Amino acid sequence: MKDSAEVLYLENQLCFPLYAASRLTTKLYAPYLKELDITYPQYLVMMVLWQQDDQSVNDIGEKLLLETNTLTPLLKRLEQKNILERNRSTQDERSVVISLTNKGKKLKEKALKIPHEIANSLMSDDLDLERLAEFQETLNLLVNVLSGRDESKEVCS
Amino acid sequence: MKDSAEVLYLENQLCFPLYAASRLTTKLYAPYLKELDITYPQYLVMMVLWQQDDQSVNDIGEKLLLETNTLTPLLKRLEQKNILERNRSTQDERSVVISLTNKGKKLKEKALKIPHEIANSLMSDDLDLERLAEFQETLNLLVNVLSGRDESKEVCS
DNA sequence: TAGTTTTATATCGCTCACGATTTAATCTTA
DNA sequence: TAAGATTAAATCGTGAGCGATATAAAACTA
Repeated sequence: MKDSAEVLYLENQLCFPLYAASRLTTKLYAPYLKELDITYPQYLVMMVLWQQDDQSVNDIGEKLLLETNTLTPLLKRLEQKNILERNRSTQDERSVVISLTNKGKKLKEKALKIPHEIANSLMSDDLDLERLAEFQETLNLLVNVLSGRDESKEVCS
Repeated sequence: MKDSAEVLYLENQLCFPLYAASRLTTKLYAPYLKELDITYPQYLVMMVLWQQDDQSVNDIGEKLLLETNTLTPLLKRLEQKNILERNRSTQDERSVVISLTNKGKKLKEKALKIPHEIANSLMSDDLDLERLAEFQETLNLLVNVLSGRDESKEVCS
């Protein structure tokens, strides 16, 4: 018979490997991002801006599920590196519009090779492309459920 | 034809949802852990100690994949809460043995209900038990690959 | 056994993450 | 249009994470 405390064993938990995998993948990016002189959270912000320039702090926050108390100082650091600019919107003085500088736009070229390198690092005998694809799908479902933006529920409202 | 920059889109990445899911699950634990007056990383340390008491900082670090520069201050905080004790080993004066206090041992009873509550929160129409089980398996594989403790490779060495 | 290397922990500095609160601009509505 | 509510950023304080380095004990080795 099983010990009821087994639910508290690390290896029976879902959230610990999630936490560990997140930290380890961030470390995996580190050497590539060091060449761009940015951190992983900064890289996420850059990906949002490379896809669409001139977004407000809130726009970026909604995509990354981050609040302004995290983003504001992070964006200031990127501003100091001359990678982006922060300007109050003229339409709505409450908003701050984030825009890439030329330096920030050029970084995209360097970044283009990173996803492929990372994908290669993740691949192994036990983790093939198919398994990773399904994993990613479940992961996205999980994020949707946890962030309360589960679309399967929204259509019912 | 696809834009080659699509690899840099957030929704095509594996690591962003990993990062987001990890932060979101930590938030999911917050209200339960608030009752125990500990944080999520502190809860992980407690799980390691509930499973086996009297471990060195390194022992704990190996299980959680954390370095002493993270653990030392975290353990000091738990010591201040009278949840555990830190004592230099008499056998090896370099080691610090971490031992639960009575208060720390008692916390386990309160914590026992948490995993079930969390599992319920994660479950949804699209995320059933079976899918979560396979997800957890892949996640563990991923952690093993990333942490370099992939056993499928170790047996070949 | 003296000198070197390794190991365990701690310290430092920086960045992130986030709950709580503040400030200022905009919107609502009576 | 004045008063209250809402919204967008920013600020503050605390607790992680982690690269780099320091310190001291133990293990190794010539």
